[in-house]
Amino acid sequence: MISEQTVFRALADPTRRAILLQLEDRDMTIAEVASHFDITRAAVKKHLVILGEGGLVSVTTRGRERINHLEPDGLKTAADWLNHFSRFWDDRLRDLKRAAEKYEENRDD
Amino acid sequence: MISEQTVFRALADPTRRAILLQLEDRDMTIAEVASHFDITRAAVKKHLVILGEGGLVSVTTRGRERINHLEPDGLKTAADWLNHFSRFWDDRLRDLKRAAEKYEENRDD
DNA sequence: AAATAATGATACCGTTTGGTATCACGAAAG
DNA sequence: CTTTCGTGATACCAAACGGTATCATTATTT
Repeated sequence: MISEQTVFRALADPTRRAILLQLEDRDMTIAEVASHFDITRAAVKKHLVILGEGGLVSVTTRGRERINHLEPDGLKTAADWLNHFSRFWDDRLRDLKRAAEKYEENRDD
Repeated sequence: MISEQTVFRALADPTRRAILLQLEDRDMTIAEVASHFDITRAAVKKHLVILGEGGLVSVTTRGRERINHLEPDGLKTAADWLNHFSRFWDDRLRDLKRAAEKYEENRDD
């Protein structure tokens, strides 16, 4: 199951977040992903497993290759949790907008 | 400094995310926060330090008490990173909307 | 001034984490 | 069929993590 926890856990590591950005451009085999980092293929594999547990990456087999795809659903899970707080910065934006309008009304040009 | 890493690191623990939800309702002392969890005050303090490093919580001193406040700026940092992918689910939403409109156009009522 | 209440600081402990090295396995190419 | 290429799996290691226990510090209360 894809819990909120597995998603945030997956996002906690900088290498894993970088992998997600890589997979945004195109699907990649494990070796391809690993070529962008200075760690072993085995380490990358582990990261991909954790990303998979978070529902952030899916895998399809093609011959002896394993193609990794970005899976945005999990990302949405985390985004939803964070956007639960969005009223804070949205409010500030709205206040700023209102202040700017007030300024436009009252300035003497 | 508040790096992307310190934010995601702070969000990776379920207790810390729960603390953020608590502080959304009202500001709290450390003891108050701790009263909602089954761990020691010292453990809660550690979590609050990590949340502080992520810029998610700020502290003001009032006498011998330390009031902890939710600080949404750090949350926005994480939200921004995630919303960088939002075109994926936004696209899907837009496609769904378009499909619904097409259905409205062509159905014979 | 003494007692108490809220917090800070440190040392310590078991588990998890991110990493490597190594070997086993299935698919494809010669 | 043998080789080799991409991968899976396991054991192992140092460091980080989440937690407790304990003691020091500071502010209030009586």
